[in-house]
Amino acid sequence: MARTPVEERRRALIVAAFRVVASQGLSAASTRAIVAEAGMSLASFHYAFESRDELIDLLITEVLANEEKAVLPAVLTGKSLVELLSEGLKGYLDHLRADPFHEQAMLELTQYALRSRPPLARDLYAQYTRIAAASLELAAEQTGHCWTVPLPTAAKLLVSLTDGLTLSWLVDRDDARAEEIVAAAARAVAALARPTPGSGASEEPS
Amino acid sequence: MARTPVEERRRALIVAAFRVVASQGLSAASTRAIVAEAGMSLASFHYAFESRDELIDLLITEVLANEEKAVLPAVLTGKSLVELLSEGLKGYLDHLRADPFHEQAMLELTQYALRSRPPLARDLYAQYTRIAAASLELAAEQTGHCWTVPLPTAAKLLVSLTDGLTLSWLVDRDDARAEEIVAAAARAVAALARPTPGSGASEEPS
DNA sequence: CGCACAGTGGGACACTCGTCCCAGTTCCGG
DNA sequence: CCGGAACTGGGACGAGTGTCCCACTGTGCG
Repeated sequence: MARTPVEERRRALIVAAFRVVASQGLSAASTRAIVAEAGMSLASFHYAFESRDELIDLLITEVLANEEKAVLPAVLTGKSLVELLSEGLKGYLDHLRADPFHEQAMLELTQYALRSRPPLARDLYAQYTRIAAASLELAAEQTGHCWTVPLPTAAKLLVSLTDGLTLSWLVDRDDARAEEIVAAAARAVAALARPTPGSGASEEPS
Repeated sequence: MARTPVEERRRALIVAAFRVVASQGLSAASTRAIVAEAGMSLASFHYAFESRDELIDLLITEVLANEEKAVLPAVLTGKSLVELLSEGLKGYLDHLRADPFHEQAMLELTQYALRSRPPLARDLYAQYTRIAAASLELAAEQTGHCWTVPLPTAAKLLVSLTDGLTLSWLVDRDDARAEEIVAAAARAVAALARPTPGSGASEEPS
């Protein structure tokens, strides 16, 4: 019978829901499909949650909060800006390839939020932008560069780029092509920075 | 009673279906919602189509084919590469702002196709890439540049960028910010080209 | 003028959905 | 040991879904 406290059950249901969304899509994430994935009965669902909507909301916020760690690369010193950017994007690509359905589910949840919980979607993107900004600032600092566009702008550009890259890879799953795009993207973004004068950092080879 | 031939009815149902998807999302595009939007009865639906799935499939292919014209900018001579790219992206942004739900619907259909009709999604993106490649090639030619990465790579990068831009604008609908991103993106992409030696084109001001 | 047939309307089917209820079971404090 | 509360299982309800069927109406051809 497996008696478990409500809070634990809520968590189990949320992760089960995410698994269903990832493997079959949001529209297939019915209460019955979720409890089946979690191995419990329908009554437990409405004992733990008021409604399916509440679960979905929590699923989005939860997943949103856990996304933070994903992209930040292990920054190494002694690399050029292009290399740093390239490796950061490459890291994200690896993360995407390791669990494509995870990112696909994120996209699906974002789109759902876009329609029915716009503030949630905004929060999600604000968070992405914050991470991107931090990464960009760090990378520039490490290599003695400064950005020639406002940091938030560059950050949003980077977020857009990763989003687009995600969609692109999900569509044709061409790893080689994806790495070429990443390399090009890194060079393109790096072009928005210039060496800080007098910082002693090496210039970009032209 | 309004008797209309099947083919016309099919077309009417497809555009009605797209309107429903755009305004309420794919999951709300039930047979009943679609026929209501088209102002006909349920029986007419299954007289014109075998099933809802057939309609959705046709909706995707149809909409896919009509997307071609959207982005190609009215290329003007006597502009720099950055300006050309910037105006092209700006044109897309205007198109997006003019009818946000159209692009949101496209995204939703893409994601649906990604899950249940992968080849369709691939076709769609191949088409996007073709358009992007043509635009990039034209722009470089007009301004006496050549790309330092393979054209298909640059094209896919551009597609990724517009996709990401779309999502980004849909999420926070900040026009000013979007234009800044577009400007930055144009500069970044332009950095992937260099002036063709001996073509007499003006160099980029550094 | 009739008649076959393309096209139409409304109702019906089987199914899935979210939600709820209620009779049970297990646990914990007294 | 026992009573109440936390938790569970299964079945039920009404609404919405895709699909189908059948009686009906026009239209065009013989």
